[in-house]
Amino acid sequence: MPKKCNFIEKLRELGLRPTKQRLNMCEVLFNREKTFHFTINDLVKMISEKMNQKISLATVYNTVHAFEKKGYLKEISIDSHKSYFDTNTSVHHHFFDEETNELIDCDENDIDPINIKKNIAGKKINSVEVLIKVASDNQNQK
Amino acid sequence: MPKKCNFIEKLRELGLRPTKQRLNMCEVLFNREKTFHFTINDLVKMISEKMNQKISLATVYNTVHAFEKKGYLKEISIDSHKSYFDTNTSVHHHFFDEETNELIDCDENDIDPINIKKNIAGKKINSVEVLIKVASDNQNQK
DNA sequence: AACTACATTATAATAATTCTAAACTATTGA
DNA sequence: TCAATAGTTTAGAATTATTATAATGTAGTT
Repeated sequence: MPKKCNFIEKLRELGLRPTKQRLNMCEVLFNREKTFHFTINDLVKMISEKMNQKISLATVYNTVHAFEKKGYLKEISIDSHKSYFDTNTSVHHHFFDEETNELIDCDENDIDPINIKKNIAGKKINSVEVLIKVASDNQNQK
Repeated sequence: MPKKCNFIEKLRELGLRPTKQRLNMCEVLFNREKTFHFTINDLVKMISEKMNQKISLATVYNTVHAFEKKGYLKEISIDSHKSYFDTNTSVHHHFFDEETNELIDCDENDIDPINIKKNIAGKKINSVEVLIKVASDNQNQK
């Protein structure tokens, strides 16, 4: 979703009614310069603490999944216990810092295009995603 | 773990006692030609149905995690609801069929080496994994 | 054989997510 | 403007996946 846009219009385009709760979520998620990575819990906390608005956990689940289905959020799964959502829905890759649990976007220049040489008969490729796990390089400490 | 090997020895090398339950799990997991992808539930079913052996769910969780920790199994996370374990612990990539929920190994020749041009200061790369999601190519149906 | 440390088990506890159904609200159209 | 209605929110219950517990069992050692 474009920055500073009219979220009411955007939600209507998605076929979602612009309720107070959804507008609060849009404000937190899409009204920012950079890509944002978050968990459901992060989002509930931000809305209740930073925005000082009451929202039910079920609504956050519902709305995040609605946004995901409509293509405005993408899920990035790290392992069975760590799953993030990403406001950047373009094809892009990630670094994941295993120590800080931080997910970082790769930009286009960080990684050469992925060249897949094999086709699976009768199948088309829906997505190609690279996850680069990193940690402190203690060898290079001075 | 090598095929047809002495699982008793292998388990001892890992510092794990060769119990009946662990040997059954080794038999199912490692005594086969090809890489095997499975969920915890798959494994419980295979042991109880195919091997006709009783095993508790907790033991399967414990042992899978022990094998994973020792580097004999690798977790492959598809999304927050789909997590597989892989008996192929080498660095390799995967196709995932979103219709059949089947995970398929890429072999070395299926994909060109991934070239990462950006370093994150003070961090070293622990792993690089590519996940290629595929589905039926209905455009090409005749 | 007996001791000890590790394993297994059923079950309970916890955590994450989804479901339910009642109350609420945005939209529509008379 | 004001129902009617269809979609939304909510608290709490239900479900699912995973981990913890503590009693019992077993492998390895002496």
